[in-house]
Amino acid sequence: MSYEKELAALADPTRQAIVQRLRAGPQNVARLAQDFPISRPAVSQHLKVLSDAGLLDVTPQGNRRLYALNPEKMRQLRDWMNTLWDDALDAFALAAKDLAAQDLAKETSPDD
Amino acid sequence: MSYEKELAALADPTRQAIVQRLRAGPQNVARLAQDFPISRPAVSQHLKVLSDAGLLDVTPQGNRRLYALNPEKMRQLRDWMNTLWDDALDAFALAAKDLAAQDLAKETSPDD
DNA sequence: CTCTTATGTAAGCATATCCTTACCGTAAGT
DNA sequence: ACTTACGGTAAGGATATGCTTACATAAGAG
Repeated sequence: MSYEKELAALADPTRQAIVQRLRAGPQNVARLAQDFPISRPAVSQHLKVLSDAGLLDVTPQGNRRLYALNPEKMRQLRDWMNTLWDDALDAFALAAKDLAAQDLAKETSPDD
Repeated sequence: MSYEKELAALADPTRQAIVQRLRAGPQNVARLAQDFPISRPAVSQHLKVLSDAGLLDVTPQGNRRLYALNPEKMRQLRDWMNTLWDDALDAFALAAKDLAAQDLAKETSPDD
């Protein structure tokens, strides 16, 4: 199990910028669209992708819809990243680059 | 500045799986390809994307090429994620959902 | 009720992505 | 040398993605 949908949502540069933008606080669509060189519907579509990935919460506010980061989902993603690349990685990388090479060599020439 | 290329590289499910797979240690292409339902060239192409993003190191080993995670790049990405979604996010999310809504309301009806 | 504002969605197009097969070069084994 | 294993790359096709314009709906203002 991994965060395929979430990562895919964050892969697009515009959507990354939207997330960065929303760090300053919730915002409605028209206002967000002002900050980007693309049309308002395009922003709307990006927001849908982010929402479907669970990265954003939507709060209808009368006429408007307020989009905000979902902190719980953010924490999940961050934790996943942290466990994926934990500190053991260092030790591994230093040693394994040589050792695994030797292991591989052995496979084709089993001398035991 | 953000990690557009790196995130895009991690967006693909196969590439995510490759990264997971490489946590166990460096590996050559043919061996990696055995673990996936796609052709060996397809894996090769994915490895290129990951390498171009700086996520993988390549070590020629005679006939073979050993692919390994780049721990430095991993740490950079992890740190970026952590700062992007730091603890302040919590407090923000709790308070801002209401406050920003009020701010927005004020904009259209400036009563000062 | 009518007009404006805010937003989602459908249609259509251009480009990117991911896959396959075919091919080429290089290293190793005999 | 000949043959086999390893792996990068090109060509081409199917599908996904991101954008635009046009349209539909809902809420607020007069």
